[in-house]
Amino acid sequence: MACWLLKSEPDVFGYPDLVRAGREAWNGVRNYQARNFLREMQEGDLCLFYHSNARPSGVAGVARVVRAAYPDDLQFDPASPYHDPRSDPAAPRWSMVDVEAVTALPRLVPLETLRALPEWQDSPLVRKGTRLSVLPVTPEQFRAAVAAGGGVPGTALSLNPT
DNA sequence: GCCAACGTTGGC
DNA sequence: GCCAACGTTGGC
Repeated sequence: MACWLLKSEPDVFGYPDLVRAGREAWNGVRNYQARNFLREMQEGDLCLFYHSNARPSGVAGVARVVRAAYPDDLQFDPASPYHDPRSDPAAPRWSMVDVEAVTALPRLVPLETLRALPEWQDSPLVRKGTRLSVLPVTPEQFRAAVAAGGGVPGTALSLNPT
């Protein structure tokens, strides 16, 4: 099983919104590198749900991939800000996955905390200038983040992502 | 709101 | 294929 990090602006769609929705299509990703990661995701993969552009920014919860990549519907919707008139319906340019809420972390893990974790030193997330909205994390990074957020062994928070 | 960093676009 | 201009991201 692989692990990922998904960024979302909580003012637009935060972890509580995912909890409310239960399940959500992760659409609107319009960056090729991020899209390629979406396409690698498998059903059952776990994701850290990261609040960006927040005070503070950080990991708010855990989500799970419940449907592997399929064409992003918004690319063909002229009314959507994510509409891409150059995307060919026969070979859609953009993909999305479906995710569901697993659990909120007892404590948000601020970016500053992630920066201080040894496991996270090599992550693109903590590198200056990285704007990827979907990125892979190692099982060690996943566990360290969950632990920093107060994840408790024996619960869903200790899911062993290996 | 500022601004650094980066990706994309389009003229040539 | 180069590269300047532009738009966007996202921390602060």
